[in-house]
Amino acid sequence: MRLTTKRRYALNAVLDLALQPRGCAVSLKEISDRQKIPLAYLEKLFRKLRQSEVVKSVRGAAGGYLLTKNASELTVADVVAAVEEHELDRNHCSGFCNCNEHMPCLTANLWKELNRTVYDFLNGITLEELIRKIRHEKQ
Amino acid sequence: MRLTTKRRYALNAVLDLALQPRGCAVSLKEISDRQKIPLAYLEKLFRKLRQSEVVKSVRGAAGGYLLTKNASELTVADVVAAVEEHELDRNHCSGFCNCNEHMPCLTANLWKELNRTVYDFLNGITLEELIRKIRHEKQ
DNA sequence: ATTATACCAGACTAAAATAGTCCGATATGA
DNA sequence: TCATATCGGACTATTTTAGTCTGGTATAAT
Repeated sequence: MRLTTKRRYALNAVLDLALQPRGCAVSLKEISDRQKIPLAYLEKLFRKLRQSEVVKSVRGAAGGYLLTKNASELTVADVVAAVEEHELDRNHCSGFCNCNEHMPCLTANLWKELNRTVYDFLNGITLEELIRKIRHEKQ
Repeated sequence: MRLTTKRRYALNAVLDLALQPRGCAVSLKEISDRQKIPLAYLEKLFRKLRQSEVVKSVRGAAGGYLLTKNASELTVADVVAAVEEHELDRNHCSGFCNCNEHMPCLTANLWKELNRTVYDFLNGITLEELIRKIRHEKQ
């Protein structure tokens, strides 16, 4: 799984949000400035993050975004999956896996396991852990 | 990591090769027919597989390809890495990771660990194991 | 020798995924 | 009522992936 700018943006933006004092909504303008992410693109990403209930929004002036849960209850997998265009696991074999009498369909199964491994890895890391790292490194 | 057709083709083709009796070279034409992979594309893939010393070639009529090692000494990671256009781990942070005073560069580090995990997974599976699965499923 | 078969190399094109923009809404605090 | 935000979707640009095309070289068989 590549670290695309989309994933990096999403993670950095959500972490930026998580780093701000809880309770008050953070505007995308702020995040855009701090993280150097194009505002329009950030809006697109946060639409998905909201639909996946990683964040919730406050509309209107002084509006912005808030995490829906504690940083300890959100994982990297939540954030990454939210901004994914296609579902994370689209390696299903539906006639396209070249299975035939000489070669049963096993690459698809292999990748299913691989994706499980990747998911477990990303789901094992909470935003809180990352925040701790950030605070630690800043000293 | 997505299961692209390139990776699936490469794996299926090498497995097809590994399934043929050892010693005699297997032509891409045969593999192309059995696995339903465009011959020209297969040639392109096998060029890389040869450069990475996963296979070796025998030129001329009655020529073809052979595995360089035993199926037990080759892993899925070897095959996948061979056909990769860019190196598997290109998630390095060279000014593009948005690190700043509010956000040290940790997504890149995170992905480095993730890639390690992915590599370990793929490197833990030998072609021999896959072949065993194939033979087992055919019964 | 000649021919058919196969590998070999690189440039080229096509399609798909990613990255990002643009425009015009709607909501709301000041 | 205005400035500041979120919203939604269509649009474009760029990059990656997928695959083709052309022409070459090696070699076993005829």
